[in-house]
Amino acid sequence: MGASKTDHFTDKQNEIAILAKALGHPARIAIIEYLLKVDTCICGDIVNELPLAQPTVSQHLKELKNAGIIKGDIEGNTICYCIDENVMHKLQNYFGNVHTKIKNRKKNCC
Amino acid sequence: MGASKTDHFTDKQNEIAILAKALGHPARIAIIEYLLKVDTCICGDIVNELPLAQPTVSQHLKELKNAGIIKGDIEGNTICYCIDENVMHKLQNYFGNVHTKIKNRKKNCC
DNA sequence: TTTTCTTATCGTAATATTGCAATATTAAAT
DNA sequence: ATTTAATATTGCAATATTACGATAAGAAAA
Repeated sequence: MGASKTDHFTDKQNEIAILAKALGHPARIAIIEYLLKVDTCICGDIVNELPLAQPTVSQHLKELKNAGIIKGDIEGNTICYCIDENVMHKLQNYFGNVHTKIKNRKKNCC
Repeated sequence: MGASKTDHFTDKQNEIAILAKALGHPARIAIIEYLLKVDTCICGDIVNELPLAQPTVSQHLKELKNAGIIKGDIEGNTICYCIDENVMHKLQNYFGNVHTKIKNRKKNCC
């Protein structure tokens, strides 16, 4: 097939999976890290920072936006992108929760 | 193409992307959550817990294992799978770091 | 040893992703 | 109005992913 059976899983599971999937590419991680580095939202020079052609970068930005990881507003002939704080908090919490539960696991075998 | 240009990004970026990608499917999130729920490593009944055929589940387990998210040991005719604590800690730290940096962002615009 | 039970692998079809050239769009600058 | 400068979209080729039926492999039980 190639398509996920999203309707068989919980909303929360799908939500985390969508976020993780969007971050599942080094170019998109690099975009996030660049946004952190410049410490602002204005980022018209993101294409020059990545070893990818402009349409490819644009596509990655679109995927990050679709997943809700970055927000973008039109501002003249440049776009203002920035990371959604809530999403990152959500991911931190989720994996923190998983980590804590594993640490407190009763029966270990591996 | 279809293949990522992994060699153009840093090891750290690729590492996080590989982990995120492996978690980028609701079935694999469901597997992680099931492993947490049973609070142990032995998990021979994972197929019955998921709305997917046995070969599909096996394939998802393999991907989680390849990414280093779960570890598995053969134990008779069943497999003993469990979540790697370090990986979850790594993800928590990574997203926690991103979140903190965004919170302390000087110039906000979105 | 044959059956049974469980997980892995193979093969394959349907769909998704990745990447980029070409082109479109949009708004500021001239 | 035309040029310029930036991002978005389209179209397409190469590859990856997802899912599952069929089958294999392995060990325990009969």
